[in-house]
Amino acid sequence: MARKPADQSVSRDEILVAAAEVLQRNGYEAATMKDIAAAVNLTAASLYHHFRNKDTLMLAVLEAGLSHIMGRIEPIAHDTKVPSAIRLRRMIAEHIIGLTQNTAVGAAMVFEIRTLMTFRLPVGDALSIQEQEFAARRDAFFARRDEFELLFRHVIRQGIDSGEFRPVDVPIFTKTLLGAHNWVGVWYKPNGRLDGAGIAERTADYFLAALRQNEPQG
Amino acid sequence: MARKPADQSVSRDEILVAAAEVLQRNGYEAATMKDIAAAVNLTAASLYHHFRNKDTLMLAVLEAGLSHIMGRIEPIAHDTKVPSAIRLRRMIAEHIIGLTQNTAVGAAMVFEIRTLMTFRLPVGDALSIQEQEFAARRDAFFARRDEFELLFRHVIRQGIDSGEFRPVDVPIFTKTLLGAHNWVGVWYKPNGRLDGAGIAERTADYFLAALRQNEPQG
DNA sequence: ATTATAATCAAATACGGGTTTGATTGTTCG
DNA sequence: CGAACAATCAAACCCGTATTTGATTATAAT
Repeated sequence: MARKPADQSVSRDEILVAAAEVLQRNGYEAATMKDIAAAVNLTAASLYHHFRNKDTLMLAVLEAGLSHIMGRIEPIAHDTKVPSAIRLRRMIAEHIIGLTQNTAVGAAMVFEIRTLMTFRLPVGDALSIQEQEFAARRDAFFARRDEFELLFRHVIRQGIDSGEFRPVDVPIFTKTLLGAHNWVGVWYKPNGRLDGAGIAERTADYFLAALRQNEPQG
Repeated sequence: MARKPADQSVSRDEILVAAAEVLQRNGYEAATMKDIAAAVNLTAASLYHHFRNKDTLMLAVLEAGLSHIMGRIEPIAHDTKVPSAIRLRRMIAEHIIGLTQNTAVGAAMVFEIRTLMTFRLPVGDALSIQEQEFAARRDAFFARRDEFELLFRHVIRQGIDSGEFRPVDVPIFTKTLLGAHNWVGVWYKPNGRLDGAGIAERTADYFLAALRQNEPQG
């Protein structure tokens, strides 16, 4: 039925990896299908065999990136036998190290999100089937992104309830935390003073300090 | 020599404001000169009377935004009679409130920065005069942006030196702080549960808690 | 008034890039 | 083998958009 990937043929995943890199370098609009295709030794036309269009391709990049990081953080978040402080520290480390290891996806998650957010679906006219599918996938992506945020919220909430953490405004604290993380994906450069682990360690230190109960002073 | 702005004529500043809004809605590449022009009841061609080209226009938007926020934060940072903790709290508030008051510029400062960063100046060929000017302005913008970050670094450094704050990795702490701020410009929506002041208050609370000296416990 | 220039627009230009089409080649399965 | 389909490309299509050009009008300075 289907042919097995031969020497010359390029897998969907390879395209996604290459596309993420091109997106990081250029941004969505500036990244041409030709650029992305060239990164895997294809022509632009060939990409349309794998993806319906450019939008779908970018969405697939974001989906893959989110799935990957979710897969790594979800187990940590759900390991409720571990104290919240330790879980949170591990989640922070995993997230930041993940972002620094794959800066392409890290930057895409920050910058290209807006391309999705501001997506101009034709208003007034009825949506074509393709457009409906795309809108649904986009919505699903954002839902999954909310779930990701909830992982952090829950751990913080649990820490507060258990008395490990002082009470904070959980939504705001979480957005503060994730904003700091995302920004790492923007400024991080390999060969800097610190590697991902070093940045993660310090970041976790600061946020856990912010959550620490105020011991009676004296 | 020059005519006074008449009823019909549009000022450079009005264009910048409108452009910021269009940029926020659509992003740099998706925002057309026609869109921006329409926002001030002009044609695309007329914009070229005010700005050399699209790149220059966007850079001017960012410059104006950065100048505005710098102007508000610099005096606070330099008021060294005030304790570092209070100064930092005020700077955080000013920054976040500023971002929430002008979400257009706030989002542009996050998203369009990359457009500048990844700017493809023709390599190999000699740069034209225009390109040289643009490159210089872009560099100046980033330098000014570094200065902005330094305002925060210095206050934190001073707080550590004076013993108000515990020792932290100042560059990382600052990037963490500013990342959280920038992210506010992305997720903030008017009519949410909290206004800018509420978000600012909580954010400052968390970061100052992270800087608090650990009192001997017990 | 006359001149210079600020501010504007309509129309033309130039060109890049997303997408489609149609053909070709190989592979797998029955 | 032969049918079906996966994977690819060259070439064409189409359209949008940044930018230029040339003309027009209003204002300010002399």
